[in-house]
Amino acid sequence: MDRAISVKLSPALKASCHTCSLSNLCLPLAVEENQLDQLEDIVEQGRIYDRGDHLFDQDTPFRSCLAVRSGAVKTSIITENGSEQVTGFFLPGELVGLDSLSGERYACTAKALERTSVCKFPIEKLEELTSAMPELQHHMYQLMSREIQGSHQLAMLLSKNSAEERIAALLLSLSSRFQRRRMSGTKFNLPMARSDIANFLGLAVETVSRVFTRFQNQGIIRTQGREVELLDIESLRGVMPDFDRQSPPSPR
Amino acid sequence: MDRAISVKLSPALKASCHTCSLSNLCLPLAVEENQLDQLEDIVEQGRIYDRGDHLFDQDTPFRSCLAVRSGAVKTSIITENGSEQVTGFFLPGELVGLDSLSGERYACTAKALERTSVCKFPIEKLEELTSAMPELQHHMYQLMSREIQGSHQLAMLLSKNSAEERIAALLLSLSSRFQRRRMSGTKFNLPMARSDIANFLGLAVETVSRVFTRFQNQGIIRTQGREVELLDIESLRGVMPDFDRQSPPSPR
DNA sequence: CTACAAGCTTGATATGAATCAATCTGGGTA
DNA sequence: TACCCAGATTGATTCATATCAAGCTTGTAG
Repeated sequence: MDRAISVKLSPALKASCHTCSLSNLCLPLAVEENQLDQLEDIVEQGRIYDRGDHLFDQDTPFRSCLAVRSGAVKTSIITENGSEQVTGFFLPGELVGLDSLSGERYACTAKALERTSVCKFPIEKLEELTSAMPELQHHMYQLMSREIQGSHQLAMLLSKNSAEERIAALLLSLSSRFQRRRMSGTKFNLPMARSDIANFLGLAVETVSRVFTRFQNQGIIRTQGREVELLDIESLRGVMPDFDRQSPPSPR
Repeated sequence: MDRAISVKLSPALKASCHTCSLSNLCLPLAVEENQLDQLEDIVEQGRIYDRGDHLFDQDTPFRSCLAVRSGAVKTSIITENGSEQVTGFFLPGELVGLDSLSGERYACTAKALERTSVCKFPIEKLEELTSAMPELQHHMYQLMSREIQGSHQLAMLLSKNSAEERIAALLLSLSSRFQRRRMSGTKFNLPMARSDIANFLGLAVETVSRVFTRFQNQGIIRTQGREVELLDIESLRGVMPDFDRQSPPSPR
């Protein structure tokens, strides 16, 4: 799959965590400068995926966790009868595949929502490295634990909150995650379709659409297709009084 | 908190993983016989909790993960405005607190549903040990990953399935978990109140009650208070066509 | 430039489960 | 023993959101 055409090309395939702009969000976060080489040694530069491409498929052999470098990814589970549940959206610096560490096969399918590049961390090598680097192990525990918390928040959202509250929570989560990535937290493009939002939040597409227009009429947001502007973040927080500012509904 | 009355008593406080009947479900599962001593060295025997006692409270300093020895535990998150979301039920051999590894404080409250005893794994020591024992580290990753998957299954259940389907899924999950513990998978006592079930599954208590009686009228189950007998497991699976036999909605 | 399809919005109606309101039951206790 | 109270059940009504059914927009391939 990777174009390992010649030995000469292979250095280009290696990612440089040293120079990566995401090093304060991604795994390097937990690694000392002088140990960063060890992390670089195990990272594989993944290919570029176009919108709609699958990064990996549910039930195929589990090889690597992926860190999003650029673009955006959605993960979803598909059941026997074909119904889909979107389980998360991932932005640059976030690690995809933590739910698959328990088996031989991927527990979900990961799909690029836009043109996306990734870094791959082969699981055996990653486990070896975390054994050797307690800090990194600790960080992995943290990431996984946060993903559990995120799922619990999502479950809470799904079982206790109205359509408006769920959508407000999602917008706020995206907002803070974009902001942490030094992008605007008030004006951004939704990487996902309305139907993905609906599926993720357990709503019908029509409901999502209606809530968006309702928010727009109330002057809380402005939307134009996938472009969103949060005009009144406080009102948005007001819609969703329970929203824990620290824990977005999907993993960071 | 622990009654460390005299030096003489302290050996009694130490758990013996060697002789524990849950060793094939709990952490010892991942540890070689000859290394079990190292695990025993870090385990603390917890006290006995009565029904309703808190094993730990949300936002208090995070010290240990707890393995249920006997009894049953429910975990829940409580938001500022006081609303509760039950996030899981834990049976003997299951590890409570994995969602709290990411912070200084417990992310949820754990409450004994009946008379319960536990083993405590202090987190610093556990991390040290998993660094030293790749097998154990691997197992921790597995457990956490499964908990993520479980949460995703729960989210799916909440967003896609009807009240009947959710309850069927819970009963089937409990059934298979009891069975793995060598108890009857067809006749057991629900450790939790109807209101806990309702909260966990995002339903009103009344709805839970109604579904139970409907199932009973259909001859699928028989209930008497908290006692449940699954009379027709196949029908129960039929109610819930999507139910993944391998992954119960709450962590194992 | 046009046309088509996919995605999005809007409106009308149906419905599953919440809510409100009693009543019942059983286990613990005075 | 009888009482009490929390938990559980049952019934009547309401409501938020799904579903069904058109239109509308937009990006893109020809």
